[in-house]
Amino acid sequence: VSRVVNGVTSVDQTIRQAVEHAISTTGYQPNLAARSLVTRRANAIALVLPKENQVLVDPFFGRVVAGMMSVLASTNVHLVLVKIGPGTRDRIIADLGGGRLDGAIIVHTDQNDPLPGRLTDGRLPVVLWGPPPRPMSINYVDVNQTAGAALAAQHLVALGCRRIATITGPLDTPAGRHRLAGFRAAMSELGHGDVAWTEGAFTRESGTAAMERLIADHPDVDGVFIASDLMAQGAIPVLRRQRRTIPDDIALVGFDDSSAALDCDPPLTTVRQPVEDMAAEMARQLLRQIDNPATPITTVIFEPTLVIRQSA
Amino acid sequence: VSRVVNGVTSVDQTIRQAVEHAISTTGYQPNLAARSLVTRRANAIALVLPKENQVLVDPFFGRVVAGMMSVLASTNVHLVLVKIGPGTRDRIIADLGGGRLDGAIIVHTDQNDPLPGRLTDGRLPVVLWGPPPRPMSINYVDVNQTAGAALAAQHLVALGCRRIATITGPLDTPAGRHRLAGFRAAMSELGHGDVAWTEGAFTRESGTAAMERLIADHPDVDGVFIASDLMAQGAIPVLRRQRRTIPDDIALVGFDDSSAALDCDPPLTTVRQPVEDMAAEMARQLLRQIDNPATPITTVIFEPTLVIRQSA
DNA sequence: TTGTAGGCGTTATCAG
DNA sequence: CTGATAACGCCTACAA
Repeated sequence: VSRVVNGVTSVDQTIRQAVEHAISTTGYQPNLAARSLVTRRANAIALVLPKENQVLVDPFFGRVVAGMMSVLASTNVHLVLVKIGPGTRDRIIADLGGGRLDGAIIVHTDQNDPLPGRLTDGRLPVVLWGPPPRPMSINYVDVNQTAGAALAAQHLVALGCRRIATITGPLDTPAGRHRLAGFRAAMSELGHGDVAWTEGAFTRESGTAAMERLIADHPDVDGVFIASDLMAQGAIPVLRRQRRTIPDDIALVGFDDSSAALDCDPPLTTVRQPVEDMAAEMARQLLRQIDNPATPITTVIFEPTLVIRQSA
Repeated sequence: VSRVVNGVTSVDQTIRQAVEHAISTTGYQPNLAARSLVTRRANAIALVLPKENQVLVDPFFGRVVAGMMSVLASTNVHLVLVKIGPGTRDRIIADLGGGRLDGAIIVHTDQNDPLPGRLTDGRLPVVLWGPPPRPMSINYVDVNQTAGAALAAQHLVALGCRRIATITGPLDTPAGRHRLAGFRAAMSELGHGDVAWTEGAFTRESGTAAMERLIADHPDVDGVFIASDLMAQGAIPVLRRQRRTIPDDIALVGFDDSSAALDCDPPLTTVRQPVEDMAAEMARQLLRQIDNPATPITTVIFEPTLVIRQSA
C-alpha cells in the first residue's frame, strides 16, 4: 500500500489498481503526522515578522509573503506566520527542534534580537532579510542599498535640482544607514557636498513629520530622496498644503517601489527593490539548506533599478 | 518522563527534578510529530485567501491576519497561509483529512468555489468571512452591511447633499450587493428616490475608473458613498484633477475604515468594519469547533459604526 | 516484484 | 504515585 501511495514504479498493475480502488472506496487518507514522524520532515517553514502591529498592513510584507508563496506553491511546504512577541522566540525554537518546523525566514528583527543568533547556534536552517545586526555566519539576502541611493542621487541631479535633501530611514537599522551613506557618497561624487537630512521611521506618519521638519528648516529644497515609499506617501500632503507642485517646485524620489508608490498623487518615481524575487530567493535558499544541511552559508545581493514616474 | 514534560502534578519532587535535570543537560526536546500522531491534533489552522495576487497587498488582509494572530498568540496553534490556486483545494482537504491541519478559515472565495461545500461535507471545521455563496450550513461572521450603508446615507443627507450617488462593490459578491441594496433602501426612506450608481471592484484602480464614469454621467453630484476605502482612495485624485474640493464641492464616505482611509487626503469619513474583532471571533469559533465537533453551527453579525473624518 | 518485521517518539491505559 | 506496554500510522530495510 505504501508503495502505491508514494508512487513507486515497481508495482504490478493489477495490485496497484486493487489498492487504488480500495483507497477511493474507503476514502483513505494518509496520516501526515505519522509520515512526518518517520521522514523527520514537517514540510513547514516559518515567516517571522517583527512585533510592530503596523507590519501586517505594510504592503512590503504582502510582497514578501507573495514572493515566498510563489516558490512554496509547487511544493507542499506550509508557510506559517509568526509575529515576534513574548515567548514566541522560545516557541519557535521548540517547534524547530521538535520537528514541527523545518526552518525559518526572519524579516527585520531589531538591532539586538537574540533570535537569529540562537537559531544559528542551534544549527537550524535560517535565512534573514538584510544583514544580521551583529556580524555572524548566517544566510541572508539584501538589495544593494548603496547603489539604490546612488540611483536616486543621479536622477535628482540630472533633473537639475540644486538644493537636494533626504529623509532617511531609522538610523539604527542597516537599511536606514546604508541608504543615507550611499546617498551622501553619490552626491558628493556629483559635486553636491552637503546634503540636508532628517530621520524618519519608514512609516507614513514619520514621513509626514519629517517633511514638515525639512520644509521648516530648509524652505528652499527642490529635490528630496525619501528612503521609503510609505514615507513619501506621508510627505506629499504636506507639500500639497504648502501649494508646492510636484515635481516642478520639488522633485521626489522614493525607495521600494511598493504599491504605495502608485497610490501617490502624482505617481512616485522610486528605486525599485525586487522584493518578490528576493523573498522567493530566500525561500529557495531555505529549502536548499533544509534539504542538505551541508549547503554552505550564502548571501545574495540584488541590484535595484530606478522606476521613473511623475514625481521626479 | 512524559508526565514531567506534560506537567502532570502527581509526580514526586525528586523524580521530577531528576527528569528536569536530564532534560536540560541533554537538551532534550519533545518531538511534536510523534505527539501529533497520538493526540490527533496538528495544532495548526489554515487561512485560505483568494487567488488574486493583489490580496496580499490589500490592507484588509493584514487586519484579518492580525486579528487571528491576536487570539492564536496565547495558544500554540500555527497559522498557515494558503492562497487558492491550481491544486490547492485538494491539498487543503488532504492536509485536513491527514491531520496536518485542524481547520480552516476561508476569506472571500468567489461565487461558486466548491471548497466550502467540500469541507463541510467532509465535516471539517471551517469558518467563512461573509455568508456562503450558496446557502449551506456553515459557520461564518459578517458585518451588518445594510446598516453600514444606511449610516453612510444618513450622514450624506444630514450634511445637506442633494445629488447623491454611490460607487458599488462588485455585484457578484454578497458584500457588493448588500451595500448597494442597503444604501438605496435607506436613501428612499430619507426621501431620496433615485440614486445614481456605478459598479467598482473594491480596488483602487476600479475606484478611479468608476469616479471618472460617475463624474462624466452626473457632473452635478455633491455626495458619494463609495463601497470601499480603497476605491475611495483611487477616486480622490480624479476629483482633485477636476479641481473639486472635498468635502465642500463633493462629500465622500467610504467603507471599511482600513488604513487606506487615513492615507487619503483629506482623511476619509468611513463606515468602520471591526475587521480585527471579526477575525478574532472567527479564530475563536474555529478553535471551539475543533475542540468540540459537536458545537452547533453559528453565525455572528457585527455592527458597523461611522467614523467621521474630513471627507464628509 | 512482494511480504514482513522493526522502528520513528509520544501518550494512555492498566496493573501494581 | 509509578512502571511497563500497547497503540498511533507510516516508511524502509531486508529477505524471499
